[in-house]
Amino acid sequence: MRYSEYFIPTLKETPADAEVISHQLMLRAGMIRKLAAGIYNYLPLGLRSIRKVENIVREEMNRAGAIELLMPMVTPAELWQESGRWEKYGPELRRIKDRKEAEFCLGPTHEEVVTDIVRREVRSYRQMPLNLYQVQTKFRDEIRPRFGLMRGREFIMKDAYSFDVDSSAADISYDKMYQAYRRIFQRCGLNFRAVEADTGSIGGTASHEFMVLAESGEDAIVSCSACEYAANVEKAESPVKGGTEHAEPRPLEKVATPEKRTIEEVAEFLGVPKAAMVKTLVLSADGEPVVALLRGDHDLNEIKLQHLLGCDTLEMAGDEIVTKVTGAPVGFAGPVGLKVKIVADLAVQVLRNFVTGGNAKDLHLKNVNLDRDCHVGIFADIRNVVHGDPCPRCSGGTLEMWRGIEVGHVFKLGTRYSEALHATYLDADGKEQTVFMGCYGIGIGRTVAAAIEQNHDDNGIIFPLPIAPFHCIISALNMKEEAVKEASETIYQQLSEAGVEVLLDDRDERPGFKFKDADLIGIPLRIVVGSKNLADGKVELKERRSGEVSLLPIDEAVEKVKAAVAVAL
RNA sequence: CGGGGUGUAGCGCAGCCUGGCUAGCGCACCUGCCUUGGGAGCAGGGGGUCGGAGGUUCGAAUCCUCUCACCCCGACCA
Repeated sequence: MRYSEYFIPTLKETPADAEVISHQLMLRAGMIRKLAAGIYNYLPLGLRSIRKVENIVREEMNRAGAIELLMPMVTPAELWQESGRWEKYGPELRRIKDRKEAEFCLGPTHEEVVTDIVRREVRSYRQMPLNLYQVQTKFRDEIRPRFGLMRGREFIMKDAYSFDVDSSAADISYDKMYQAYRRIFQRCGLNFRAVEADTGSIGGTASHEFMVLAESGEDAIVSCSACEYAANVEKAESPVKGGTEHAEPRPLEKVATPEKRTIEEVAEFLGVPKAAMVKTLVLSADGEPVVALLRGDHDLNEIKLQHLLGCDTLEMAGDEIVTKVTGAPVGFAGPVGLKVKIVADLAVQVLRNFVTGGNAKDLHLKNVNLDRDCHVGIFADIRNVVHGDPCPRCSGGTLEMWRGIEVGHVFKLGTRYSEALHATYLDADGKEQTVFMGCYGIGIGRTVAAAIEQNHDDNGIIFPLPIAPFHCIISALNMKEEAVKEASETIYQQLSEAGVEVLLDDRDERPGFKFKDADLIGIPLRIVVGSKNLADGKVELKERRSGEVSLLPIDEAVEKVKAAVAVAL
């Protein structure tokens, strides 16, 4: 490809509305352009990287026995009504009507559609295991799209669905996908962790997320310092340290705390550690008020609490509800004397003589003891783990916290969808059985963005070669000089014929300009053809990542590039 | 959806508070000269319904009302 005939609109300045580095660099490198909030044009360079990831995904999916198909982006409401998700999915599911007023939605995922295919066509246990996948554009009307391709509303996703005769067969399919995912992200050159995860709105019995480690990641994950345990904080557990404190209960004491509302303020005012306080949170579960009790230095894990309560919605209550439940303005809530359901975290269960709000303005209570002073309905793990918590799986290990970008997610679905949609088969005994399913997603665009988050420097992107839009760029410093032109063309020919993807920068620009662009768009290998070195029959080969430069005869440079590409792929 | 903010040339911004002359600057773009190893220089040039609608006023980018879009924080989510 000749740069002068190609289309790479690079930007010298950083667009103001790009927050994270991958977004900035993809814009600057001319890979993407925004069309609307969370909706992007993929320009040629960006598309090439996307295609690279897609192809790696396809190769590994095929190797793992999955079969590609393509389902429509627009899907009829009936299927979603059958599974119950037409109601359950929030406004994220973009519902649309056709000219006859018939209802459809833009596919945010395809469990319903693929299950419909299978229930129609699969009748016998002999037809399984079956794993169908597609690479499709999805649409989810995200509340707040951001970070470029990391959280778009429209995005490209590979989604696979496995169908098996029973739970243990489904486990085998799941494991195959898990292994395939490991290979995919390794081949993409990513530093990632597979972590245990919550199943969210997809539902199911078990799941792992594949997280690319990056400061800008939207998810918090933990891993054990000693064993293999790793989990999303949404899911991560930690055993309670030590036993119950055996301190003698002291008499309850009221203490005035004028205008001290937050845990920090009260702890400082009373001179007690945050861990000796209990925070009282008022929530609304499907509209019913619920109170959650947590140690002062801990945070509520809403997902754990939601699972525990079995409710569809859970949100922090507004000021009016707090006032109604506690009889006090926000900031002075406590468990003593409350009439509503109270859930306390396990770490609270072992506390004695702690500080809480007094359910009256400017009042807190000291020496509160749960069994004596209030009625807790349930004790359960409802908090987020914190750095340094003990590992739930091994003795001695402690949990470390990281930020991660979720690029892949695998689920064991069980029979949730197959039951709702009646996907059944006849077993060897001629008995009707329900199909066991799994589903497996990879965000393609997000994977490219995550790779850039992990691979860049001040000058721009540093693409891992397997997903780079081009393997090699030839910077011809002055195409007007016959010798430079000739040598550049020769190198271009030889590399292209060898299957190396080459971009020949034949533009009439100054050298510095070409170098800056080459660095920005992140091509892993660069050959510089300049008249001075060419006089000695040599060209310069520079590796983008290491910055390593070598002066070589033309033939040798070509051979080195060929070899480097062969090794990396 | 709640809170905050921004819309002025392709991009980045100034001007707005305190209304007034032809609406500016840098980059980019076009022409010419010059230059060619890290985003050069000189000269000339093109490009704006100041997001949109309405209002106040002799006069609106500037003040008021409504509206749209986008961004940030929060809740939400593979």
